Amino acid sequence: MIDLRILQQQKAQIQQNIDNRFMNVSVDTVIALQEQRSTLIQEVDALRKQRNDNAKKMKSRLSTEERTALIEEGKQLKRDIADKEELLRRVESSYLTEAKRIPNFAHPDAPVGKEDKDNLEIRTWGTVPSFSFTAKDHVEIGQDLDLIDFDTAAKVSGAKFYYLKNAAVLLELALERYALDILRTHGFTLTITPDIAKEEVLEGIGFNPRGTESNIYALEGTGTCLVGTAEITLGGYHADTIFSTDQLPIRMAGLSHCFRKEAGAAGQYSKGLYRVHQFSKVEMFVYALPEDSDRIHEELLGIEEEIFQGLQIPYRIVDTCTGDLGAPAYRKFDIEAWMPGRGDGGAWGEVTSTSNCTDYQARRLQVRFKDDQGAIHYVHLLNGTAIAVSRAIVAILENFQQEDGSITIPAALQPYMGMDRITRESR
RNA sequence: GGAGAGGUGUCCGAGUGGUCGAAGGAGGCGGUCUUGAAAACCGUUGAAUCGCAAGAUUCCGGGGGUUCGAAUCCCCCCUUCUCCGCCA
Repeated sequence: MIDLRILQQQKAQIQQNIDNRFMNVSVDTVIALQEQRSTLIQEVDALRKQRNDNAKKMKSRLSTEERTALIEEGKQLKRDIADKEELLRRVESSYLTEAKRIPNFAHPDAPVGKEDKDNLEIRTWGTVPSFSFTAKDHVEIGQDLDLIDFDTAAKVSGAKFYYLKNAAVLLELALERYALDILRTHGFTLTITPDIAKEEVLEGIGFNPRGTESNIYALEGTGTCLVGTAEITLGGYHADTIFSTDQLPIRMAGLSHCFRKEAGAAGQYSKGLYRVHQFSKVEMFVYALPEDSDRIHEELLGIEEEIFQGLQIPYRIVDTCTGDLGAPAYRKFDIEAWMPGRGDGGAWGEVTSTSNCTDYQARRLQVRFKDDQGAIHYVHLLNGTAIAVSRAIVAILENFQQEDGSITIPAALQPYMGMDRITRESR
């Protein structure tokens, strides 16, 4: 949520930002509700004051008539307050519902555009491999080497699930450990998080836990959901906290499963492991002072690059356009790895994403800090993918495939894998 | 899952339905004293909302209820601890 106290003064700017993001929210509507709410609060407060004053009068010794009169007055006040409060509740509720839909501001340098083709390529790294044979996609490779079994998973769990088998299991664990070791050198506190979180935490981070368009699995009757990312549990970790400046920044890394409904996502760009209902991910999360957040955002991107450079996977970086940012993000950088089996003859596919959400999530989660003057402000929250394992596996299998059908393992992973090559025999 | 005991401010901890945003400690901050420090003493020390402001309202795990008035009484839920059961 943005700071609602600036709605009136910065109305035009906020509405412009909403339009740049191609969202449908009316600032005027929110302001009208805000004014109604303010009036009602003043009225309720005035009535409550009358009630308190009335009650105070009865602390002393009184005649029966006086006391009876006061009690009658108190009863009437009680009814008036209840009525007014009910009205306030309704206005407040629609005010917040509407206000929460206002997206975060966007970084002035974020490209303005509607969809992912408007994203701005910042740089590329590595060399896109050229094969002297016909490259296979990871689905075919996974089948040939008996590494991934989609068919059995479809029978047991449904479409878009998978069994990892044989060396693919070791590959998953190797990637997790590889990423965690790098994060440790960057001062991150390592965690393995719960895979379930309460709806209020989901909402604080900016996810919509309910509704048909939601990408989140809700657990019926529990008020909880399967997490779509450890960003949720890492952001909830310090909810309702007031830090001192010397405690910040706090860098946390979380390994979790991620569950996503992905309703309606189909087509060749979503095939195989690329878009699935469950995968493992190591996520970075930082609680930062506002003045540090842009710098730390670059830092997170740097760590993501370090991880993919270590894996020797060619990639490009894009600066995400306003229409593709998502409500909480102020700025977002994606790493898109080269995937030779994607599309027709290979394509870039998103493997990481790092966002600076400034104070947007912190306001809902009540994560604050006290500055040296004793004033309280919201912290800035940032997140970034260290490794989304399923997509990293796509990139590795497709980029390191050999003519004989085997897969070479990037040097950085070999110690974790205990092998330098996956073959039909050594799987 | 069953039985019992708790959940109060930064922390510990008291609290009779009205005088309680809340005793008393500890810690923090400021001051007196001191060459400096410690000790002692004095003062101060939560957050949110509405309001131009003065100020007002709200918050004692969360949510309901009783009452003119609730930290205090009742109900539900969450959570922590102890014991029993079950279990990887």
